[in-house]
Amino acid sequence: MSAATAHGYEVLARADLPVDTVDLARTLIGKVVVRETSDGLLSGRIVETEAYLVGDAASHAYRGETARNRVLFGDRGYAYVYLAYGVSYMLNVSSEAAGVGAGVLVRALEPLVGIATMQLNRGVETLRDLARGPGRLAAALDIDRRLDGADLCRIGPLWLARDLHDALDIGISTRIGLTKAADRLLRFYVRDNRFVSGPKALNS
DNA sequence: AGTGCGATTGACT
DNA sequence: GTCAATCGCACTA
Repeated sequence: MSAATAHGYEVLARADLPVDTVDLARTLIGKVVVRETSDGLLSGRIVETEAYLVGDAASHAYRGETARNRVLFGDRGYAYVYLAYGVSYMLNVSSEAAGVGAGVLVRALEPLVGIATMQLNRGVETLRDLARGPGRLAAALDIDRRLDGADLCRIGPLWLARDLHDALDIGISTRIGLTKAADRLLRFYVRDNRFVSGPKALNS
């Protein structure tokens, strides 16, 4: 039996996702986010992620389960979407076993399919700026709280797909924009990739 | 019921 | 480089 495919993409099975949050953050680099909307198909390759661990003061799950973060406490491979600074939505992938609160923030994409629609969604033309940064990424793909809880291992409005490209040079750095636990090396990115966010010093 | 604060972004000096 | 916008949420009382 072969895995389900759509639009030329093969959906990632939950068994393909590492349970461990750091392993998942690394594994997601190079995978593809697929967004299906009434305006058509949008997709992009993940070039930057951050892990938010159990016992991590910077994690939304740190103070226990609430109505907002409940997805982080479910099984791995589901979308946790929240609004940051009252301005930007953030896309996360839940990790670890059910009952354990942790996840991976998807911080940047290399746009692949539906670039014209992403330009409209963002109000910006520049390819490099369409999904460089978590808030921009969510805006480009028209992601908001309606997609909170979406199963990313099932073909639908939002899912994860394999990518043909392998052997990416992955760098590690501190996470961006934190006031707590800011020293931990939990950010993963494709080295010297122009679609990665953050200061130059952290990207090579 | 009131308060303080961000896993950011875009505009501006 | 600096800084304000903006609002849902968690915490205090």
